[in-house]
Amino acid sequence: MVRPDPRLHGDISQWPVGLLFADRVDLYDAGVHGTKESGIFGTKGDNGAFSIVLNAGYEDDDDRGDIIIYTGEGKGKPKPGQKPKPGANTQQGPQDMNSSGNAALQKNQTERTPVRVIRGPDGNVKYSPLQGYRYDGLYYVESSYMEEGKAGFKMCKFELRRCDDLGQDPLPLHITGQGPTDKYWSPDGPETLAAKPRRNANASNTDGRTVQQRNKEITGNKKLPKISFRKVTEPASRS
DNA sequence: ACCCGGGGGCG
DNA sequence: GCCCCCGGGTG
Repeated sequence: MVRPDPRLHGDISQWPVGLLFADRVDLYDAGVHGTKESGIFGTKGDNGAFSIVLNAGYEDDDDRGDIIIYTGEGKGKPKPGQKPKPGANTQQGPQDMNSSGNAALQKNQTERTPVRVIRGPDGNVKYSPLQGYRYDGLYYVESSYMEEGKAGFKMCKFELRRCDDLGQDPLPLHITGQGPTDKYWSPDGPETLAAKPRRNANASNTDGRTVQQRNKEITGNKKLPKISFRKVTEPASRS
């Protein structure tokens, strides 16, 4: 297929809110996100970032569903060959609003440009899919500020609020990839495969339960089911 | 824990 | 060319 251009603001028209992708490569191939690993897609020179992935890449994230406190980019893990600083976290130093992706998100704020948000499986269990990456629609950047994070470094923070004036479908809350209305994207049409499962045992949890407890509630004692992806070609519904 | 990466930004 | 990155698989 021809890869849709990810360097566009707003929805990628083929892909409706709630659509699930197996992994970051599929997100990239679908044009929903423009890099295979970075969390922020968009640079200082753009009129705001195009998309972000929320997947517990930084410990200072705070996902409350319609509101997200998103950590900026920078020094999130040790360079190859370097030993990580001691402690449970991996942050290696302070962040900087001049960093390209962070500057882009500040432009989303000043220009009020919506940014696409994708949730991966490792974030707050209350709002994240159990497996795969889910397109959750458009958010505004309401504010940005510097704040000391858990590792003791100054971190870039962005307060995002889900757009409520664009006629979006509600925030998807299916998390198993098995709901009757769930749709999945596959580059090769119908097939069964495993999407990226949750792996982060330290994922934040606002319900006071452990990730293991919550996973068990959802799946019982069974292993995560493989999900049947089917190709989605219809345009996003806009009621 | 380690390694093996591709793609994108930037100089 | 070099560095960075909210990966991914393997052991």
